[in-house]
Amino acid sequence: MAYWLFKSEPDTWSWDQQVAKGAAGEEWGGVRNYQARNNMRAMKIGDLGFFYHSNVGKEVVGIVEVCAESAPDSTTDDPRWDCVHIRAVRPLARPVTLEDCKVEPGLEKMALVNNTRLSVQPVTDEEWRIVCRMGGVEP
DNA sequence: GCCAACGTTGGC
DNA sequence: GCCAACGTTGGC
Repeated sequence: MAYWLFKSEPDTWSWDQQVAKGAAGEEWGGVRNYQARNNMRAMKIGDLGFFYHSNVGKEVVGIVEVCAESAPDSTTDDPRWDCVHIRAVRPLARPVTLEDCKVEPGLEKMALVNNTRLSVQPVTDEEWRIVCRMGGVEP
């Protein structure tokens, strides 16, 4: 079981919209970055991820689950790009902001802090536990 | 709205 | 294969 982090600008695709898709989930399409794509290719069904609002909020707001493994991205005909599907699992009791992560011991190496432009990131087991604790939810 | 960081493209 | 130009992301 691996952990991940998905970034989205809430003006484009928000947590509320993700929740509205329910258990069926939604294609995480539109990613045009090789590193992000490779991360999605490494995902398995049942992997969990944080849902992060970039630009507006700048905070982790919920937990999602991978519900379909990487497949061609329907938003393009370019065969280079594929993506997974994710579904909302539960919101954090308390959103965890980027600022919180920057000052939290143990999160210094988190991609969210160091590699701000990567839109789909791996999260370590330890980082997962820390952010869940900060967010007031069970890991 | 600005700009730094970074990724991609294309000329050579 | 190098690198300058350009476009995009995302924090501030």
